[in-house]
Amino acid sequence: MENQLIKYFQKYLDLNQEEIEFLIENVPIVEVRKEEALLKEGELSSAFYFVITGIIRMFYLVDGVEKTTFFYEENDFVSSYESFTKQIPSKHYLQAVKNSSIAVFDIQVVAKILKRFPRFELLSRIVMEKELSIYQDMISHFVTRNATQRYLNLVEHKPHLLREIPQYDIATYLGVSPETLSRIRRKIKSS
Amino acid sequence: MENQLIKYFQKYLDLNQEEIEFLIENVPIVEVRKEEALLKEGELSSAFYFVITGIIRMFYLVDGVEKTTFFYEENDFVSSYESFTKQIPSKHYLQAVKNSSIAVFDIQVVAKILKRFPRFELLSRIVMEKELSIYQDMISHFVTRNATQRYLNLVEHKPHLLREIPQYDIATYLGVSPETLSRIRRKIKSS
DNA sequence: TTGATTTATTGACAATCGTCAATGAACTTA
DNA sequence: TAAGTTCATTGACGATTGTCAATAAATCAA
Repeated sequence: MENQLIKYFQKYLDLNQEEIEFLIENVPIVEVRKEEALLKEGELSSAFYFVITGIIRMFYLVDGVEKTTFFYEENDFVSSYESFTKQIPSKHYLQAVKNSSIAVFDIQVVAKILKRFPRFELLSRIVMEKELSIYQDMISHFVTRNATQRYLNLVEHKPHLLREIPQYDIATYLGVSPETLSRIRRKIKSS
Repeated sequence: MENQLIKYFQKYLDLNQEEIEFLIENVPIVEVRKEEALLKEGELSSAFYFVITGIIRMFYLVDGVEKTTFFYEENDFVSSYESFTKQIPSKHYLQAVKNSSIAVFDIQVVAKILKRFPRFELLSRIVMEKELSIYQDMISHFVTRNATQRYLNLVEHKPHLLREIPQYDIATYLGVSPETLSRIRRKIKSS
């Protein structure tokens, strides 16, 4: 399992033995059970994560209702950037949708990695560029498409999420209520 | 004007003379007139930008209507990440809201900078972390707040944008029609 | 300053969406 | 299997929003 992370990194950088060993020693893999939290509102984020298997959901708690903003899957990096980089209390929760295997990059470890192996900066740049591209796309979807179109986009590009995640979480992720999503689905079927 | 970019970088990295000269020589400052485009839909993004003065608007063209997704201001980096990093046609436009002074980081120049001064990777990481934090926040606003709340947030945090930008662009940025924003404003006044 | 153009507001109406409550379906657990 | 729990669907209704058209206000250019 560990080497899935290494494998991912190797796509962009030819790691040497020293680097690989350092990663294996300093980046633990933890098993997170369904519903378990990696980060809660108000906590300082002390790490970012890499999803080896499973799904991590990011959400906000608004008036007692969980509003999902993102699903992180296999080979995705997960971070509450504001809390992690500024070391301020997190506004969101990170929670496992199902039992997941997660690589934990502690903030101290990250500093050590970057100090000892500066070329890892390249990796973080690549990872972040990817993420920025995804977020820009996501924001554009909110501004340019209605809920039905956003749902159809999900059906087309991430059908597995629809199988693994309760519909009420998909609904808030699309920015609508669960009832509205249910009606959107009915309308699509009948057309 | 050039040294505003240098000054920004100096906040994070103590640049030496060689680095400063390299930047001055290789990162031109261009004057962009109001309404002028830095990037159009369908084009390959060959550069990213740094706003020295002015405002750059990012938008999509949907059924003939411009849907704004972002306003970049002084000291902001501007990039269509997908087009720039993957070198594929851009989905969005980048256009000056008013006459602006823009530093242009050509893709070739960026490669040269990073090769010659690897510690600039650190800078790109810091810039991107900031941006990711902003985008995460923005997505959360779409999911957790209604249009009125998003408008009030703008009034509180970016009042200058409301003075400089036509209301119909603010409207699509908030994800509503210009008429709806007008009514939101009336409602707020009367309360 | 005046006229032309652009931008913002308002009204009317239809479409969409959120909320609350009830029902039905699916999944758990004993 | 049966009962309990969670999740998805549906109906009713009110609130919000989009659209189209008209008007008012603001901006720009001659």
